[in-house]
This record gives sequence, structure tokens and C-alpha cells, in this order.
Amino acid sequence: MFYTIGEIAKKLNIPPSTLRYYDKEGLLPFVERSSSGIRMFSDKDFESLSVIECLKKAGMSIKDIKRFMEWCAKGDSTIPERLSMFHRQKEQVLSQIAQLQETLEILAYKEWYYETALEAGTCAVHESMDLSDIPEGFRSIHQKLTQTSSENT
Amino acid sequence: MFYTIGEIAKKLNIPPSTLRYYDKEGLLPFVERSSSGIRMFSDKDFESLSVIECLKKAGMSIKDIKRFMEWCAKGDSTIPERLSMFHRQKEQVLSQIAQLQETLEILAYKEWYYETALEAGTCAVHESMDLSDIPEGFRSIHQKLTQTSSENT
DNA sequence: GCTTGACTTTAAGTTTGCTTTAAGTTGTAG
DNA sequence: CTACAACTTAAAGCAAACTTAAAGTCAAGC
Repeated sequence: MFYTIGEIAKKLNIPPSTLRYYDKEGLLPFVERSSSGIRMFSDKDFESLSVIECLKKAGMSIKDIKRFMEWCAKGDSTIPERLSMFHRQKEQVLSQIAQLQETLEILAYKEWYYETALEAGTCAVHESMDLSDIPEGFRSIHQKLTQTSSENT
Repeated sequence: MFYTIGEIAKKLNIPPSTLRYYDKEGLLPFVERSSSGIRMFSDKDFESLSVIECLKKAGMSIKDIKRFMEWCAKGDSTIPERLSMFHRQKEQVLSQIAQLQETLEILAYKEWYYETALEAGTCAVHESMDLSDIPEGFRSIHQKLTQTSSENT
């Protein structure tokens, strides 16, 4: 039912030093201690730590996660704050994903760019290339990257 | 045709100090200087900086981006390295997206958790909850979070 | 020709999130 | 009862990516 810091660290695949750091920063106000001062983690604590992991992966700072843990400790009166926090973080992650998908498109374009250059033996092949030589899916990205300040004149 | 650091900074929405830092770190070996030492950015430089931005968003470190810029400076002989780098980064971003989607599911579960708690007025509503009370899509996440070391005994 | 704002450099400072070190305590195995 | 691994704390150290400060140069307008 209880784990030492080493055991829970292994279960979560996080160094014990990191867990001690989290504790010091106030992220783990729920962790109990044995009479001699050793941290005793329960299964409920495992769940809390999994949520902390999730919030970290969502990009939240230690400070913000701490605020959330304080809300948890404060009880049912803070349910609205916690709900809206999860809602915000969900939106946050959605926009991160959207951002990464844009990034992905540019990377795919550059992959195509270098595949083509590899075949031709030189990057110069792209200088003599017409828009129609670029696969449709990459044309808008190509234009975004090569936008000039004065297209005309 | 040429921009000062302030102009290109505005175009890219990056502080000039950051661009100087990039230059110092060797990310911008292509930038030319006026006779008096002022950086002159061209449209081609804008494209290079856009790619640097992309690689940063993909999670690459300054050091790794520098290595890429060195390949670019070295010419066509490094096309294979650059191609495989973009390929690796694409895979990298794909797995980041997959990770964020997992994160998203947990956030959505917690959002549901607190919506339910808000309606009930207390988080305690979840203690008396049966698996069948949990929406199907959230059951596996619920179980992952509440996994105990010894389900039986 | 002088002011002013934008540029230059070097160096130091900041923030975040750990990680490491040092010195000490605990608890289990032989 | 002693060894030894695993726990404890406080404090220092570290890496990454900027940001700020200080001191100076440049160029355009009045």
C-alpha cells in the first residue's frame, strides 16, 4: 500500500531527486511521512503524481502546478478553478498540436526539398524550378518561405 | 532588398537581442555586414531564419541547429545529412504530437471529472462511482490513473 | 554640426527545472 | 553489532536560451 521514494520513482520513471525537488517546491503537500521522516507514497499519491506528469507534459510550470495542488488541498470550494484550469490547459494543448502540425508541414516540405536535391546532386536544382514543379501540397509553404518584400518593380 | 536587424526582427516577431544571440552562437553565418559593421539581412536570410524558427519549434537545440547551418554552408556534399536530419525531425514531431494527444485525453478526463464534481458540489461523488458511471471513452484512463499495486488480496 | 534613435560588442544577469554534493540518519541482512 | 544501501536535508552547481547593461559607433533629420 505504501512506497518509498525510490519505489514510486521507479514506478513513475522519474529520478527520486526530482520528486524531492517537487516536494520542496510544494507540489506534493499530500505526501505523508513515517515517524522517522521518510516519505510514504500511497496509490492515491501515485495518481496525483500522474496528474502532475500530465500537467508538465501539457507545458505547465512548476509554479502553476503548485497553485493547482493548493486548490486540491483547499477542498471542494475550489472545484470551479480546477475545472477551468483543465479546460484552459486542454485548449492550450490543442493549439500546441496545431502549431506542431504546421511545423510538420514545413519539415515535410524541406524533406521533399532535399530528396529532390539529392536526386539532382545539387540544391541548385531548386533555383531553376517553377511553381508547377513543386508538389501541390508544398506550394503554399514554399511561397510562405520565399516571400519577398517587393514581389514586383 | 536588405533589412536591418530591427526590421527583420519585426518581420519575424523575434527580439533583435535574440537574433544577435543566434548570430553569436553561429546560427547565422550567412548574414552580411555593411562597411560599418551593421548586419544586412536579405530575403534569402529571411527564409533561413524561418527555417531556424521551424527547427526551434520542432524542439531542436541551438547546438543542433548550428550543426545544420554549418552543413548548409558546406554545400551540396552535405545534402544527405540534411535530408536525414529533416526526416528525423519529422518523426520527432510526430511522436511529440502523439504524446500531446495522450496528454489531451487525460486533461479531457479531468475536465469531465471536475464537471461532474461541480454538478455534485463535491469531489466525493467520484468515490461512490462505479466504472459504469464513467463515460466509455474515459474508462481506460481512469483505470490507468487509479491502478493499485495489489488489486486483489 | 549636433541630437537622436538604431545599431554595435562584451559581459554579466535571469529563469526554469533539475542534478549533484556533502553530511548525516535509518533500517534490514548477516 | 556492524555493514551497507536507501533514505534525509540544505546548498551549490549546471545547462539552455535568452535578456539586460554598459559603453561605444553610425546615420539621418534639423
